[in-house]
Amino acid sequence: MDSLEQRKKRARSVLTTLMKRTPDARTALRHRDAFELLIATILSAQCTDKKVNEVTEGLFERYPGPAELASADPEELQAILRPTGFFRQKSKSVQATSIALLERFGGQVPDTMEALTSLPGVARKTANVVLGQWFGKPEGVVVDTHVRRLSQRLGFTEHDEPEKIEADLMSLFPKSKWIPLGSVLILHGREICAARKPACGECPVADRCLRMGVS
DNA sequence: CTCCCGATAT
DNA sequence: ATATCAGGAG
Repeated sequence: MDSLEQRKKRARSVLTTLMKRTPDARTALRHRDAFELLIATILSAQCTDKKVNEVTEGLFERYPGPAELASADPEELQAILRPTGFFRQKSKSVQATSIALLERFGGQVPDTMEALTSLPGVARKTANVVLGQWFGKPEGVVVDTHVRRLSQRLGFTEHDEPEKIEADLMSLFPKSKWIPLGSVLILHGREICAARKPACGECPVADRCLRMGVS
């Protein structure tokens, strides 16, 4: 049986190879400050980052900050967010989070997991994005649909629940790698290891993939 | 567990 | 036609 140390070594070699291809991987969500990143990440649920960027451009022009978003007309806000899907839920989350920022955090985005996940529409994944990509203070690993899929294909986890996958990744990788780990897996998942049609011929870690030989 | 939900690729 | 896209709440 593989020991934990062996699995760590193997996992870290995979990340090293992937980082060699995309050393500058980071969020593709367009943002100028923590607030814009937080809102963009809330909107990114089950939606491509490309579509989110198209929407946030107009969104932040119309509502530059939490104060403007907090007092926005719900129907007008929904119309702007519609292309991202789940637009009623997202409108509520975005507006309620803006109000919570004003009422409880002086209009500033907090920099702890506990505070971030207390915001409506913000759970561990969104909090991890903001903590890692803006504050550089990771308290965990971003686990989205790409990270889940690649973690399974690359043998980093056997679980299906994001919380358990995150725990596995946190035990396999040192904290110093948690930020690039999420960014690199997501970029690799988008560009090469796609859900439907993975380009295994172009994959630098195909030799270390559990999926090797499958379709 | 179900529901939220539009846009795009296959 | 269907799967998938930087998930979260009830």
